[in-house]
Amino acid sequence: MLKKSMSFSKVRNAHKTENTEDYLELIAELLNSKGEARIVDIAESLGIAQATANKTIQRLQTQGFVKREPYRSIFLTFKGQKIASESKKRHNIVFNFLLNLGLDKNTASEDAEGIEHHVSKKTLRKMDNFNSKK
Amino acid sequence: MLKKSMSFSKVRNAHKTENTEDYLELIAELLNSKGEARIVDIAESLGIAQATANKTIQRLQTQGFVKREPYRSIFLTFKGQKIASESKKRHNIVFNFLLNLGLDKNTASEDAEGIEHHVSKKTLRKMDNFNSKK
DNA sequence: CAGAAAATGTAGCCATAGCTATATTTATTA
DNA sequence: TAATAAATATAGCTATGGCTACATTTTCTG
Ligand SMILES: [Mn+2]
Ligand SMILES: [Mn+2]
Ligand SMILES: [Mn+2]
Ligand SMILES: [Mn+2]
Repeated sequence: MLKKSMSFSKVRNAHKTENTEDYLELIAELLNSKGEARIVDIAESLGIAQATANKTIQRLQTQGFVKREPYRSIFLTFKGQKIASESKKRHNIVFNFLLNLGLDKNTASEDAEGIEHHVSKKTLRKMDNFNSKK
Repeated sequence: MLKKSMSFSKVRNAHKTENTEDYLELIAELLNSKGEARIVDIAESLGIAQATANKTIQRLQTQGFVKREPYRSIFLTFKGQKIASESKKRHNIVFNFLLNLGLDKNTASEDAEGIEHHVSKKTLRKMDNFNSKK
């Protein structure tokens, strides 16, 4: 049996990356739907202040997930795209799983946004199987 | 349909309380199994430095979840007990649900530790039903 | 095209949760 | 019981992600 502390440290680890994942997934969506991802739209979608979005985008830029010129909209690097598409795939599996469990769209949507970051590959596979059999 | 930002703000909200929930649940376990909850054991169980555990316990104390005398072990207030027992109940439902989904104990244990904080009452009920029918 | 509005950026604040190093207190044991 | 070990506490640092207020730049519009 694994050490108890392992579970907690995995959760802490997930929390380090989840904001990044949500940002990148969202930027990809905005690029897809509107052709560009702007700070205003990111802030509005996440329900946070524009200054907060701007600061986080700065971090994502220095970490190489995102590119931008001053006062211009935001684009994903290759590294950023990869995480965005993986996150989107995972998000959809979790969302559909919750629907298949019998939940309404709103609840499935809300819960998926948090659960997605704490689902291991094994669990994701079980959810995907469950979705297929429904 | 709900606003997209609602999901994100609920997740942010969950993250404000989840460390508290894990601490209180753990303290209850330690009180139950060892008769007392000490900083060393909390730090060891969570896999963090003792100084970090001590600081968080200070916050829990000022927030009224926990009582302690200097250099002595930690006890739950009534407010703290309530959250501990609710958290434990919820944790067990999620853990058993993952087992019933077909996961091994280690994976179920690891994923439950994160997922538990992002499961609404509605979703929890669905999981509980699923457990009953298995 | 000038002025107003909108978007972006910066500064400075707060809270949380990590860490290491060190001080203090309590507990063990020789 | 005195010395040592263990546990607790404190100080000071980092990183993250919130916020408001304000500065700057871009965009819109009359
Ligand atoms: Mn999410
Ligand atoms: Mn997502
Ligand atoms: Mn947990
Ligand atoms: Mn989480």
